[in-house]
Amino acid sequence: MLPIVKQLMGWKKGEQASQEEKWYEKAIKNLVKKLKKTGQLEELEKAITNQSGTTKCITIPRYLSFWKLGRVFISQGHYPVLSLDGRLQVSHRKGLPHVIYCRLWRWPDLHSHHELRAVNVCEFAFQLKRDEVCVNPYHYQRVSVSPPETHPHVEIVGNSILETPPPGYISEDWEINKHQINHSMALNLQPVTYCEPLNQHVETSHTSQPTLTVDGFTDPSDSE
Amino acid sequence: MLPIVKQLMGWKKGEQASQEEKWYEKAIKNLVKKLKKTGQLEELEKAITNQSGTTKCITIPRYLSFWKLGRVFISQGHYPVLSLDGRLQVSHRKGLPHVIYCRLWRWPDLHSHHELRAVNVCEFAFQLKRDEVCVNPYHYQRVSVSPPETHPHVEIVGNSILETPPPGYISEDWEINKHQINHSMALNLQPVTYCEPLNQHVETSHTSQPTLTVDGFTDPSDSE
DNA sequence: CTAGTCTAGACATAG
DNA sequence: CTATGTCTAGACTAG
Ligand SMILES: [Zn+2]
Ligand SMILES: [Zn+2]
Repeated sequence: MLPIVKQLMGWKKGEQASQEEKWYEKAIKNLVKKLKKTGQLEELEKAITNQSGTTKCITIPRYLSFWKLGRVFISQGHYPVLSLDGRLQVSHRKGLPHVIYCRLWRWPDLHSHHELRAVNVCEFAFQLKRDEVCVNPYHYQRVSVSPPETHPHVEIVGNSILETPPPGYISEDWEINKHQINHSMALNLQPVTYCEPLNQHVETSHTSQPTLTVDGFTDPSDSE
Repeated sequence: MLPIVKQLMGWKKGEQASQEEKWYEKAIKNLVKKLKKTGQLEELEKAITNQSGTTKCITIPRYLSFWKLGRVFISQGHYPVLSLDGRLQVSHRKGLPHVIYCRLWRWPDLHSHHELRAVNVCEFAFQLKRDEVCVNPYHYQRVSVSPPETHPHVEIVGNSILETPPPGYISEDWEINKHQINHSMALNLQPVTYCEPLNQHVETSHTSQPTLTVDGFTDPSDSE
């Protein structure tokens, strides 16, 4: 096992025993692997060992990278179903990444993401719904659950998916689609494009372009 | 548990006991679920209960449906890595689907897919590498392993991916890309399009189109 | 919404 | 190279 994992494990808050310990070790291993790729491991070590909020954002991808270019999805059912809830899975358990790592290094009794609020300097806070999520435990504050306060952060409305449709794809229909997506998804923006061909069963080849539908609405310009 | 699963389980070959039994039950459940969607369940019941090779092909998708339209892939490493080996996973075990169901209903001691050859009438034999795979156990014959014979089947060279690039996407570059794909993948056609932007690191938004590279070759027309 | 299960695809690694 | 096993995001499902 990597010494850095051992070291970071030493800063874990809460009881030192049980099955939990093993699971958190895997959670750290998972994180370390990702941060190594992006060269952010040193910043994590700095944040944890100094317990310092003056560290930079430490981010992991919110979802698989190919979603960033927009994914064409053929619905298998009657309507497109979307998950992409941002949960991380470690071993057989799922949870929101910032919650997992805040629980690990700061508040073992943390109940849910509602108890977390990002500090102002955090550019990739979970709530911002950007392509990357900050998991720096010192970029979050614990707050009491009940009152629906106004957020210090402004929601980033345009994300990279809505800003950059797949090049050349959809083209002039994009504006319509975007509105339909924004309408149907309301405030719960999901960075995915659904394009559901009418014809979805076993077909090995066809030359005509499938009719595009987004979120159940058929694009009226199918006679193009 | 569904009666049809129970019924099909009754036709299982081999020992009636042990852990295997439970796993094969799950394998049947998995298959039944898929065939219900496509209306092929009756044909399976007919094939199994009559032990008849005169039944039609019974197919399941080889891979997730969104691959059929071509997937844009952002490599996380230095080059694209491709799996898509066609294996089915049931519970925690993986195997080739036609092998699994042939073992279940015909030859419990079947060693590998090398021992299987599709009958001539089978249009979706595993070896054809089409989008759907036939899992009708009576569409396969068991053969001895050693001699490298000529196949009765001709490989289908064009598959739906190579025939239908993502509409509007890549367009005039497609011919070039297709050749590069065919060249690089030789006879081991894989129905996937790789498009690797030069710029792959954490980027939240950019307006310029990424330069396309396929299989390591940079598209020279990036100054468009 | 929250919380769980299942598995294809990604990855790792042995032969 | 093929074969085989592990891990998990996304798909699905149920309360
Ligand atoms: Zn941050
Ligand atoms: Zn067949």
